[in-house]
Amino acid sequence: MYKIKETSTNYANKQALAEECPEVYAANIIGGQWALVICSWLINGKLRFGELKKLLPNITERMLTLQLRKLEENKIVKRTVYAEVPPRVEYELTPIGYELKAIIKQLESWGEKHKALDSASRSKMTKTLK
Amino acid sequence: MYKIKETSTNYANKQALAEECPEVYAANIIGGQWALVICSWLINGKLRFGELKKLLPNITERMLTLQLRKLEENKIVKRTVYAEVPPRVEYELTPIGYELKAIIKQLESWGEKHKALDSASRSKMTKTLK
DNA sequence: TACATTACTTACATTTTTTATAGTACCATA
DNA sequence: TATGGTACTATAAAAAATGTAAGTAATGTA
Repeated sequence: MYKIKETSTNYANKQALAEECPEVYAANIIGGQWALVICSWLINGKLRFGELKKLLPNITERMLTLQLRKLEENKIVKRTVYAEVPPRVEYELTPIGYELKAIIKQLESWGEKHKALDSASRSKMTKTLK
Repeated sequence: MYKIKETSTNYANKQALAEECPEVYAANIIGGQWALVICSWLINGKLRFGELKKLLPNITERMLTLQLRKLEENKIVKRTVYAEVPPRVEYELTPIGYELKAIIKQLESWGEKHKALDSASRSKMTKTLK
């Protein structure tokens, strides 16, 4: 875990922006390197820590933990611990977390579109440069 | 301007994720500290560098430049320089940039909703703790 | 008793992002 | 000749985010 410095300009700026702009507030919540992918997977149903890890082969356990904790703090995911050995912990989206579905879908289709545009312009450039 | 290190694990992870998940690809594009606010303002029409600066009182000129450059590279904004003295530079959304409008709106309303939930639960907590 | 399993934690290092501060070029006007 | 306005750069430093590597606890099974 790490602490952010509440006296920094960065912190002040983030707070101010988040207060004024709900878009930014929202973006801060879903904006870690892995947060969106985690949510995407969880949209399909609950998953255990280890299952998520397998689905995201390059994530480190530390990062997965951190992101899940942040999502939990922000009430995007719910964490359920079963008192077993070895431990079993399940993660699932909360109602408000599940409501990200529409946003994720839109981001997806916008992303696809942008990617297409981008590769189109790149191949045009290649042609031009020949 | 700053350079990212293309040999880092972080870079590799970002690339891989962006390839596989268009949501993440999209999130990377609109995901700088100030990118979304800038876009929100530009949705209402073109703005000059100095106007943007006034609208975002706490941004440094360097940050504004960096974010605009990134948005420009990603074809979200179009930059027009007028050959005058003192210089005049206008920024406006491209068509694909303008298509972020729907996403921003959704983020906004999700953000509002989340914020309401959050303050509700906090006041509940306060009551409980009394 | 030793080992495997699971979901972590901890200490530390590196990379990336953001901020701070002080310039620059250009020319019109005072 | 000095000043002012505009849109920037350059450089350094601070802060935040991510990654690396090595633990830990608990207990059922070999």
